[in-house]
Amino acid sequence: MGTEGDAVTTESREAKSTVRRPATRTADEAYEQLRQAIRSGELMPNERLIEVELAARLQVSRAVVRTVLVRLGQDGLVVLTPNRGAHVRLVTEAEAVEILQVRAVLEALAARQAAINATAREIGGLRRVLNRMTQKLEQDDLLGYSEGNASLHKAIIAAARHDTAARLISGLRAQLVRFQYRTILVPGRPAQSLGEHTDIVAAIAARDPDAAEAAMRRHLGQVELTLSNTARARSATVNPLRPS
Amino acid sequence: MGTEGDAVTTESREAKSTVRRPATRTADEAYEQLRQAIRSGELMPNERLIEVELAARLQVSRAVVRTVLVRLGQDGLVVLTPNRGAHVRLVTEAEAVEILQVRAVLEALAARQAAINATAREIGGLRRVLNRMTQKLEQDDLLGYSEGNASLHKAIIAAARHDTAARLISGLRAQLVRFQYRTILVPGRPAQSLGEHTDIVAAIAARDPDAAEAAMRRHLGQVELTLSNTARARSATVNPLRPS
DNA sequence: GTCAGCACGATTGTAAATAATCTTGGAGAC
DNA sequence: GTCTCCAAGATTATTTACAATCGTGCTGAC
Repeated sequence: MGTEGDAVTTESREAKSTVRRPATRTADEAYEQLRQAIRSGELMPNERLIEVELAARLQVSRAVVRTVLVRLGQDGLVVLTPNRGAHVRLVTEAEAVEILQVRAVLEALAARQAAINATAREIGGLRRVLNRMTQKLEQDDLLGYSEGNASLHKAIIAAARHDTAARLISGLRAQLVRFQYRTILVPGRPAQSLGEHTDIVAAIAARDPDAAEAAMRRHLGQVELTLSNTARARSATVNPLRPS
Repeated sequence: MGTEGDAVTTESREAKSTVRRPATRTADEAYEQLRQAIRSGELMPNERLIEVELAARLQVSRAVVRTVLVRLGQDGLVVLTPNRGAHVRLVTEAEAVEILQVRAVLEALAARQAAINATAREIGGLRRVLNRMTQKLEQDDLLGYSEGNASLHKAIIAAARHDTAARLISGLRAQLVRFQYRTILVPGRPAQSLGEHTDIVAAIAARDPDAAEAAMRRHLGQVELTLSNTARARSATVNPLRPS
């Protein structure tokens, strides 16, 4: 599964000295590393993040850990409670729906821009990813399909050339880890999903911004709907105090 | 001009002890204060932010200043360059257009949600603000109109009950200080703007989500267009190496 | 047996000191 | 005169130590 996170903030001043960057490098690395750990689910929601432990784990000083936590707090991945430290933020299902709604309009914007700005080469790339997804689905490889899904969205955003949207989307995606594989497991959903993606790519390839935007909205609207439904189903089976 | 910023991050743990909160309070206050200083234009773009100066100005320790800068860096208001400190971020006109595009789709989402979720009381409030804007415009009070404009957008977002969108919009708005009053100065623009706002409020009052979303998009689309035009006009008069 | 109060360990928050880095200005070579 | 090199000042980065706070488990009164 591709990385997908962005460092962005500290205005990556890399590339120059090919060999050493003792301090700054590690700070950004630590940020990426921790962010990734949260995204991958390695650090569970509500898990307490103790500064000295993280310092040991990431091989950096406590001060660095502190600024990393502040950054992650600022983009909503952890919550910092005064005098009581940092916890991995648990996003509720209601919040997940909100986030998906925002992602929907942002990625729709990205799709629109992609239809305008994508190079022929990039469109070829989109088609290739789509083909791969089709194959994976035929092989009932849901995990592979899911990875293709992520790649496709990523490629569309890259083709859009819209840094602002890209940055925000990346931030939102990170918060949805917990729900990552939920919709794809709904019977019939993968086939439907593939169709939606096909529409999106077709619209971009046809250089039709309106259609691309609409297709992307339709797609993420379906995801939202599916998610709400599974959420409802869950609460219906879990909430009622289990009969003795 | 109303505040409009959100603290959000440190999970405001206020309300309890009515009198003192020596530490944490000041940290968040400092963040808000500096943020406000940037938003208000008091701190100019590209201005260098020296830690000890800010520490003196905000009456906090240098360590606090540091975390405040990290937070502001994370939400794109300042850029932090390793070993060279923090500067107020200058957003170019191209970036401003990007930001406006994103704001457009997000506020359109907010308008949609407002059409669904607004209380009767809130709709009354929207109407009242709109009336005030009309009056200000009749009096050629552009500044007053501009304030009303901000209030209206804020009220719509509040009525939408969509924390995720609200948070992101607030972050984006903060970056557009430099362009705040540019469009409203274009001849004929204020009257046009008022009409657009009227449409938005009407759609929300009619509880028509699609219309509300469309109206808001139309509105911010116009703002974007106007901004691009003034940008082009400017570069046409400024760029060409001035004739000797 | 339960609960208030308290002391201890663990953790976070703040401050100060030191190290590293950048910027600036000038001295000297050519 | 201009350029390179170097040193001093300014600023940021990191470490360290210390203070404040929270959570927990124990003691003892009722």
